[in-house]
Amino acid sequence: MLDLKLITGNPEYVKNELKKRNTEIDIENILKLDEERRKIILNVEELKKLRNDTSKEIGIIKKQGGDISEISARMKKVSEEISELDNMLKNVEETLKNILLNIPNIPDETVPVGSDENANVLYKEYGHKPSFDFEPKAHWEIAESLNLVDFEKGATLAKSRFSVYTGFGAKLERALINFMLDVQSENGYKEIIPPFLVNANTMTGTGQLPKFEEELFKCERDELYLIPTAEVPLTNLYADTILSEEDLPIKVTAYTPCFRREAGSYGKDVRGLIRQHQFNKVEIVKIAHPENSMMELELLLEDAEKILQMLGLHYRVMTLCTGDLGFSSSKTYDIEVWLPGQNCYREISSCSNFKDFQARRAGIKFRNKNKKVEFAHTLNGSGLAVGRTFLAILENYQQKDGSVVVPEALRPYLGVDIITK
RNA sequence: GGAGAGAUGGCCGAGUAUGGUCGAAGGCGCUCGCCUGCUAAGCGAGUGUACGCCCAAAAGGUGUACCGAGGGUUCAAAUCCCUCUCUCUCCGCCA
Repeated sequence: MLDLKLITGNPEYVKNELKKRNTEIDIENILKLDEERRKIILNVEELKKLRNDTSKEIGIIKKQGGDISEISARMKKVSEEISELDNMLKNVEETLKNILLNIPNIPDETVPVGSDENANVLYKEYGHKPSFDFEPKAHWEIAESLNLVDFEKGATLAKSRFSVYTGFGAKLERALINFMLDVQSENGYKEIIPPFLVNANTMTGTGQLPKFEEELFKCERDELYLIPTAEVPLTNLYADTILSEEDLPIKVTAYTPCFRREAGSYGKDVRGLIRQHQFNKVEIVKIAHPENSMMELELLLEDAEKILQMLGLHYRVMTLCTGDLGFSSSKTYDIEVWLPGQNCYREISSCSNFKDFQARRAGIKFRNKNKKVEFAHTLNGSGLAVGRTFLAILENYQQKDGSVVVPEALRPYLGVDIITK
């Protein structure tokens, strides 16, 4: 959520910044509503003061045995007026809040301006594309021939875009989860196991609601949503909290399954593990001081990169342009891993600085040097998407004979050097 | 799922029977100052958040709201009534 005062104070600036990300907002309407809001507050608070003062007088008069019928009748009218104004205020504030909750974040000034993903800018690269003396296969072929994943059973048990990991497939997935958690723990993130179901308030805190309800699996009966990422419970761990400055940055990590409806992506990535309704992810989250959140983003990116480096996977990092930025993010780096079986790079991690956008929604604050309360900055990144790491290993470490070599760093976790039939 | 108890400031805890002078006693903690070889103890002062208004602005001042959440009664609600949520205890069921 943007600061209302920022919008009313610099309407042109906000309008232009949002235009960069293809968002038009009705500033006039916001200004009008805010003015109305303040007018009502002024009015109703004056009446409340009158009522408070008079009520005290009534108490005194009554004690002295005086007559209060006339004055209390007068106050009854005042009270009616107050409740009318209170209702008006509530309406205006609700309308305003709904508008604000649907406005995306302002891009950081270092974010390249562009309308879509084609304008994303290469930030850095690691390693090289591996060369093969045979035609590398797509991971779904490898997974099926080695009996690592049963795609049909996933569809049978649930529906399409669900799959079943079997045998060494399941073991490899678990090995990756443990490996990632260990590395991120070493990187200074405190390990957390959060709920996988959260309520609407929590979803609103990080920006999934109200705008992206369509993307979420919901348990109607219990008014709970399956988390689409551990970012949601991890960040909201600090909702409605005033932290002390010394606590910052807070660093937490969690492995969770993630659930996404993938509404509107019919026909996209239908084969393999790329786009699933349920996938595993190790997430890293930071609550940072506003003064160094940009530096923290760089460090967080490095923490995510480290996993790929240790696994010996080639990747590149893209700075997302304004038009490709997620709703809540002010700046995002996507890490894209090389997939030789598909001859392309695919996103395996997304590292973002949300600045005070989520903090304002969720009420994540800290007390600064001057003892003033200030919104903290929130950041997160995948460290990494486990399913996509799994498939990247299959495609990058496949051998001519159909087997898959296990990256060195993973061997202690898996117990074998090579996965064969 | 059944029965009961409870939810008050950073924490503990009074206030709720008899509605008004209660943003809320007292204690602890914390901050600042004093005192003191050091520490402890002691003494003094301060110590919530949000929003509005005043102020060029910071500081500050002032007003409103907030005693789990929402609604109701009343001139007036921490206090009375209703609904909900959460916590605890006991019983049942269960990984």
